[in-house]
Amino acid sequence: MDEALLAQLTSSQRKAVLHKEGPLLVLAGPGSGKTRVITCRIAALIDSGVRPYNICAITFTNKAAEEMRQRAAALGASGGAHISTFHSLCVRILRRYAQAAGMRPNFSIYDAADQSKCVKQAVKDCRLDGTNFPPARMLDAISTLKNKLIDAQSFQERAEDFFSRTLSQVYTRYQQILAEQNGLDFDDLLMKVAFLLESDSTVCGELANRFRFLLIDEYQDTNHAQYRLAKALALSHGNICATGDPDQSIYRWRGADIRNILAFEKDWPQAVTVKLEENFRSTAAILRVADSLIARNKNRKQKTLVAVRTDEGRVSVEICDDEAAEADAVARQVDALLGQNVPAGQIAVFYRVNSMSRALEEAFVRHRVPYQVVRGVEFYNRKEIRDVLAYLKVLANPADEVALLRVINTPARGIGKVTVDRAKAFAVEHGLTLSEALTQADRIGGVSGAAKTKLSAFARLLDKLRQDLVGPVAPLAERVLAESGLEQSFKGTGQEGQDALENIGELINAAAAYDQQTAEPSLLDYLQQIALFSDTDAYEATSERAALMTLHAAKGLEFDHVFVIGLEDGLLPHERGSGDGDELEEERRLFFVGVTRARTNLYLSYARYRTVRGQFLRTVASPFLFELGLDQMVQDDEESEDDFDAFTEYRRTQPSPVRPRPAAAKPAEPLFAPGQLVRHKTFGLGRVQKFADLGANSVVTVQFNTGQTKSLLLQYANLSKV
DNA sequence: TTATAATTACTTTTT
DNA sequence: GTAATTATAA
Repeated sequence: MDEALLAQLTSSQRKAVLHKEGPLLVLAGPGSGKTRVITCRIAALIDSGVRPYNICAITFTNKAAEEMRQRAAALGASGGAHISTFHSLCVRILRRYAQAAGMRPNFSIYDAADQSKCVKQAVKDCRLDGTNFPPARMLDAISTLKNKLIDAQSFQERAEDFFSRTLSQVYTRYQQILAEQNGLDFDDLLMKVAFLLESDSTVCGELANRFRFLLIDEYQDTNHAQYRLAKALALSHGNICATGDPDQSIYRWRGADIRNILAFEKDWPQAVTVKLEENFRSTAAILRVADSLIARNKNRKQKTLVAVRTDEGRVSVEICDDEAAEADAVARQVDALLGQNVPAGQIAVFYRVNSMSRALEEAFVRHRVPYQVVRGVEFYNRKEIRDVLAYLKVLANPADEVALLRVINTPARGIGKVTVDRAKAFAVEHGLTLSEALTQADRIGGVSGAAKTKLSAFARLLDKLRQDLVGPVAPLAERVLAESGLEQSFKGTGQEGQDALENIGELINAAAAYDQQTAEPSLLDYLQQIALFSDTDAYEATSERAALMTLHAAKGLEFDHVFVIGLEDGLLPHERGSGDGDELEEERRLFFVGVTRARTNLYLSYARYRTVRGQFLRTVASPFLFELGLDQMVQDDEESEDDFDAFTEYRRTQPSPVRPRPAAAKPAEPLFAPGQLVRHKTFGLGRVQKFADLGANSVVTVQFNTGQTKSLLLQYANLSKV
């Protein structure tokens, strides 16, 4: 370990780096040099004789993993250490120990869309009404169960009330469907591995022996499955280092359990805890508001952010008329910064929901400000991309029926719904997968001769494509494009088809890049990797473009100039995340994460009116704005305000004047817009679906939380808005 | 079977 | 307001 490097660290950082054996908890505030500590720790371990091969570092995203690999390599700790996400690690383990886990290694990973198809099928198979048991709700519940490591069988044993028993049926059937198709969803990856480690001492022993030093970053956002998995891996040697910040836990809705980090010392009694409270990133002005904000959370351990930087930055609040004006103000301010030679890559705009990027993009285009929307998975959600990938998935995993059904008539080759249904029935009857059924199409009953020919032809196409599956992926994708007829079908369809082909070209480029970077490229590995891509993975840090992203995607990043827009009640905090106190605290942490990404200046804004689901509505300023303690700030900043005309200071004592509504405002809004939450004396809470404005005879259709939908006469219903 | 029209559901964050 | 599913006609 480089002495000079060690000398640069603070004493607590050094303590964390040099504590090599046994459990270690690093409670690291934002901007405390946590990443540096982890990479130095890896280097120090290797330096003291630990083989890189025995080190396993777990990060939150693939992007973070890649960065850590590079940083470690820069410290001379190159190669050999396993650095990846929990999910990627699980894929590797499941491929290696497929048999022990009771599966085949060429499994498909099902994303939200695939899951939705399967759960719909499951609901149908259980003969349930899709309206009373919405697939999305079922899927959510199943995911929660899996994150708690409750499998279908043990849930069945404990399901008592009607809803649970129904859910249990769907869960069981859903798992069957996945198993038949050799498919796993995201939660399965974790659950399977956790169970495997806990039940198979041979496998667990082998892996614990391989990964003798475990480092887990962003520990505050691990869920119960990840917690159990990590514990099982580290149990024998106790070399587990967890780093994180309870104040930055923002994935509770996804099963993250903040108690994992809070109880680390109980789980590992010999644990050494190191606190990193100094902040090297942000100016004092930013840390003051961040501190003031997060102090409002009741359920937290007291911690202060200690500023190391001595220069003053600026926090400002702009109040705009509507979202277009807000976007315009942001674009103008960014443009001004670019004029002051600030690199565009040092500017970021954060928002609560993805849909808010649209207004920003329009404004940025208008002002000719270079930008990138950090939304990597969007590309993989395009129809044509999903089509090509579905072909590849069927090739790698013939049992993957979701993928097969997607491509069987894409492009249209005369295989319609009826034919597909018959083929499915035939497969079920003979205990075959759909893929296998196609190879003996001529035996399928009730299908016309012409249809049989088409099915056989399709089966032969797959067979032909499958003949040469080994090796690089890009040539394979090209063959699929040409031989499936996709290319041909896009060629006659004008601009749209042209765009689609270009996108597919991009996909092939990406595959070629994978082929080059990977020692032993294989279709299976490629598919399993891209299934785990995240939005942040698409972020190009070196880019000369301003970054636009959600607050969630902002985790782990930092910029000189940070904009957080839409500081309105119901948006940030989001209305669906302000139910109970815990949810509100998570929204506050989310905003805290956004605020603490800023190095020098922070620009906050909100719009008095915002179009929400097509409705132009008056907004209310976010309560979080009042929690920043800006009173003080306004006084501090007042003298040097001159060059800052675009951003007016927010004053708590002086409520914003109510301006007349802009001309663009729509005529009077209906009393109850669809989507409005309402309360009824007997039916309780519900959401308005339809509102027929007929004066005194207006009819409101409300879906109540009990599941039933009622049409009520407004004058008698006595509904109150919530 | 396929293309178009009509209806209906879904609108938070994501590995 | 949009996307996706479903009904209908060609």
